[in-house]
Amino acid sequence: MMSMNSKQPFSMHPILHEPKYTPLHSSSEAIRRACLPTPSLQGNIFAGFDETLLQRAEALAAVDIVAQKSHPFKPDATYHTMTTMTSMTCTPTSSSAHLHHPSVLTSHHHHPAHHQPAQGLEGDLLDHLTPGISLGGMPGSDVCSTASHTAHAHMSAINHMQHHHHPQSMNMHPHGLGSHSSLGTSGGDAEPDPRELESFAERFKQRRIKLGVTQADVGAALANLKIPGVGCLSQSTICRFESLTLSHNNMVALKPILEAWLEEAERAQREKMSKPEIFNGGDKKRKRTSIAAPEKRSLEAYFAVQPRPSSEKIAAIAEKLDLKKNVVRVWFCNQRQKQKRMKFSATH
DNA sequence: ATGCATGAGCG
DNA sequence: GCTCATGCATA
Repeated sequence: MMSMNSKQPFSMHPILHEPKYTPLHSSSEAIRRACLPTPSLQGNIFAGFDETLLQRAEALAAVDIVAQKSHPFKPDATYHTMTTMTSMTCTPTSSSAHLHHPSVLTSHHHHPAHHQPAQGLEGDLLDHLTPGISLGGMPGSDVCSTASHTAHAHMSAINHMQHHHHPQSMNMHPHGLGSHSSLGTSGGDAEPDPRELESFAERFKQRRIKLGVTQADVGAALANLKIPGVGCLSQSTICRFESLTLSHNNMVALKPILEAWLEEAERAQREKMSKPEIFNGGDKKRKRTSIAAPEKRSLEAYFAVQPRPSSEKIAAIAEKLDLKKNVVRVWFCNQRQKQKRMKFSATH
């Protein structure tokens, strides 16, 4: 056989690459990162000093990281059921094709600007690092070429998000008051209210568990809802939704969808919930790069100094840590993303 | 539950 | 190039 895929337990494959899908971009993020250390070190004039500085930064950042990484937050819920695999809501005989049409969602889009407030030392910080070196393990030792991830499924969720701000850095949009009138339980409209999302996420999890459905089941079952533009979602996403580790926009967009599923599932359950399913399949494996602790630590140190290193710096860092440049680049992207993640009600 | 990755859309 | 939504693989 070729290198096809047949992933999902069900016979659904989210291979839908539409020309364009409308992600949930939105949200005006402007003043998001408020706590960037940006140590104002200076002596980058001396090449010899750079190393010292770097080490200092690393050590400093390391300490800082350890200290704050202990438990910045913990989505930890009160429940931790094993959630066995008792999917029933999702029709085993999944149709097949799912249409996701990327329409909808046309709200404004996003972020206006990035700015590199103060980057002074990082420039030289890495400047002394082998700038034009050859690549350590490049095309040959591709760690992640083991997989044949042919395609991805990217569907967007429909939803109209309004304008909301960043709940994390400066949550100050407690929804003025009872504005919206469409607050039903299935309207499909959502309000950018963190509080509501939070409680919904929790209720959702409880009810989902009651139904004896796993997160993966939910994700797969979404396709059966036949909601235009909505296909299935992964266990990861469902998990993140429940633990509120998604961006606010994402949460808002997914809420109506999951809400719809929940109702449908509960309806189906009382009607009849005895469906044996058989699924199997599986070929295709993607290799996940694993960055070792020491390297990770260095990356964190660099990140503390400069969250947005230039391509050259990334290359330098990659070289120094003996990682592939792309791995480093992606790491920084993910780190930034994490930094921005919603996590409101931090101290509520 | 989370780390690393892909890819669309936008500068 | 980045952000953002999302996923696969894995601890």
